[in-house]
Amino acid sequence: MTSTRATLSQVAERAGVSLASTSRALHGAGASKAMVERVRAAAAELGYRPDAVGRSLRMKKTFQVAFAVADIGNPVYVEMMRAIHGVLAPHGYRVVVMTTGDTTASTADLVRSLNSGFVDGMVISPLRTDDRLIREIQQAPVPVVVIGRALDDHGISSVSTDSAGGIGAAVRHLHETGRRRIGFLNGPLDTTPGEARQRGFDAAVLAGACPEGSEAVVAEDFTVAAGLVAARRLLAREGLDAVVAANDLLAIGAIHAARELGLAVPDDLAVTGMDDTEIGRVFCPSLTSVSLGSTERGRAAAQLMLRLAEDPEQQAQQVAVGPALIVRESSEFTASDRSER
Amino acid sequence: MTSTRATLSQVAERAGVSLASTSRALHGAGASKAMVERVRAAAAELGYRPDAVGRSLRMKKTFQVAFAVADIGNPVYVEMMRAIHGVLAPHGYRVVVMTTGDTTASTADLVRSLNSGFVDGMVISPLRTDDRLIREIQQAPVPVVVIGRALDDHGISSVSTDSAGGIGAAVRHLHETGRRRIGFLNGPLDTTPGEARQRGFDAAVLAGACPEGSEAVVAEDFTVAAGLVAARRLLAREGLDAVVAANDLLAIGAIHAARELGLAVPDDLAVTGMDDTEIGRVFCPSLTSVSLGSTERGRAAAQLMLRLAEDPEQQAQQVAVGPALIVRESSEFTASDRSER
DNA sequence: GCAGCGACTGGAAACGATTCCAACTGATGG
DNA sequence: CCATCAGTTGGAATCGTTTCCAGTCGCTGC
Repeated sequence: MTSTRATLSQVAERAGVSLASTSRALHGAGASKAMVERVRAAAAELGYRPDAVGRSLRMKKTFQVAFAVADIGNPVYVEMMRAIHGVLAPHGYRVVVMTTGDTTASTADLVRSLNSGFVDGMVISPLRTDDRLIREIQQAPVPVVVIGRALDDHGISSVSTDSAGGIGAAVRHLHETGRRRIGFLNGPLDTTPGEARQRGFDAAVLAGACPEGSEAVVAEDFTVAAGLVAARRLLAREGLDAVVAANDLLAIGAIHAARELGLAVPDDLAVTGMDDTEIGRVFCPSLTSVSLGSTERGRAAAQLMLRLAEDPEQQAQQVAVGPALIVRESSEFTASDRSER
Repeated sequence: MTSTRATLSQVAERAGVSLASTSRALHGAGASKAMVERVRAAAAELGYRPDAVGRSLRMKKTFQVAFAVADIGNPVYVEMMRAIHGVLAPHGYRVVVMTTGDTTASTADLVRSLNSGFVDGMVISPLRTDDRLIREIQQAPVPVVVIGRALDDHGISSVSTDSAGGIGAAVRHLHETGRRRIGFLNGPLDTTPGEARQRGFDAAVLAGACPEGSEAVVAEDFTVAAGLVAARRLLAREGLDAVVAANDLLAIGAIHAARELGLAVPDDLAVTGMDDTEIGRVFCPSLTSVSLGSTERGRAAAQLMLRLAEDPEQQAQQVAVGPALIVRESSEFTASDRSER
């Protein structure tokens, strides 16, 4: 459990050469063949591995990147993290997970903590944004990439998606497949996604995608439990034949609420989600969902980060990932189903 | 995007005192009231934050702990990670996520990489174990806590659970509720969980929990897709009235296969899973599952780690977390259901 | 009045690596 | 035969922090 690590000077001593030569020999440049061989041998005998901390101090580079979100258990963030790790690890970067906390203040504090210099950059997906947070990001001593909201105007690198447009696509899909009265089940409006999705729904309604009216409720949280509670309220309204939920978990809550009322999904009620999560894919019925490309966004953010970390003079850059509607059972119906109504 | 960070010597200069005093004043011990005030003021003016790397080098402590698993997207590991982060973060430790790769060789390499000294310890949950891996863990320069298999005899700290016993509990539950012919849907047998769960099933059968016989198949992986494929094979056997799956994802695959055959769950076929994941809890029907206490195991591992990190002389220690059967819809049936058969 | 003591302070040495710079080695070319 | 030069090498500085070790200062108690 406790072997002791060899240092570079021990390798140097064993090889009988100077510290400087040892470093060069191991690192590659500017050493004779004989020297390299000799040092390599000594290093191997001692089982030498360079110390990450010493090296970081000297090189002013930690080879670590932080990934910060409100809740590392959220499937969407998990997917992003996996993608980010997948991109960064092969380049020798480690990923440090951090939580932003619920408020913009705690998020801003987290960004400020970058002043401790423990990472070369941070990928962050804040639930909410405010001026102080933006300022902290701009003043951060290392590059920060924001996932979730386009911040081009502030000179901040970001990876965004069009979740408003995604909701619009879901509403149009329901309209086109014959649904007439659509309910919207959203999460908290004071979050970036909640606000955008509401905007998307309102726009779709204005555009006439709900000929026979619409209803909207707001759940306390983006979870199944909160979705169930809010969906009960929503389904109490008369004549809804479809529910657009702001994410997959809320959609599943809605399906549970529908079952309680004896409504069949999708025959009596179509339901769509958003985020295209595993949980929705395997659900029964499988869930129609708007993919916001979590994996793709994570990957894009990581690639941006990589560029910024390798070359700090890089300009801030923005990437947009488009939404994609994936139709599955929860919003399908056969012609016969429809005609029975 | 690029403000420059202040160093301790800049603070010292600004305060007009020595480096040593500055450090002491900020860190607390052995400085006069006046000194503390003076230095604090200078530090505040400069927005000083101590450099994590410099401090790590000197203190030989990184305040980082690695969490290593084969797949950071797996819900069970996500739950563990959340718990670990929850315990460690309040104590000032950062969590670095790493992947072990599929093989014991790559896992052992990862453990060996601890020689680079970038973390104060590692919590690892290897899918498979072999002698080399155990040796590497024993020789690691920092404490390692293993989640998944009791390794007391090797002087390694571990957090284990009794998944064999958990399978036994599931089988007995099905037996007691009237099921007579039980199928077992397992994952790869060359993994630690696969092996243990098979052992648990075989033992239960031997103990007479399947009066009218049993069947077992092995899926290629612990996933829904693999579970579906394997469950089709399993359900082709005659007269099964229950399936015990080695985890929740396989169980959901089994339910899909049952649906294909027109079998109702739980009326025609009871299904149980393992791990008590969110996905199983919200599934329809909600999934009876054996909880192995992922959160609890993660928390226990983190607490162990904390002790070991604070005091390297600590003895290796083992913790066992018991399984708990959580009965939900997928294995319920009413008396009437049964009598109809 | 002075020895002794305790509370503070500053200089300097770590920690482990990389890299600048000067010095040394042969070899080459004039 | 000597000046030059490329190729290597070692000494020393550096990154930012903590902490050991003297040294200073002002008090107290005799």
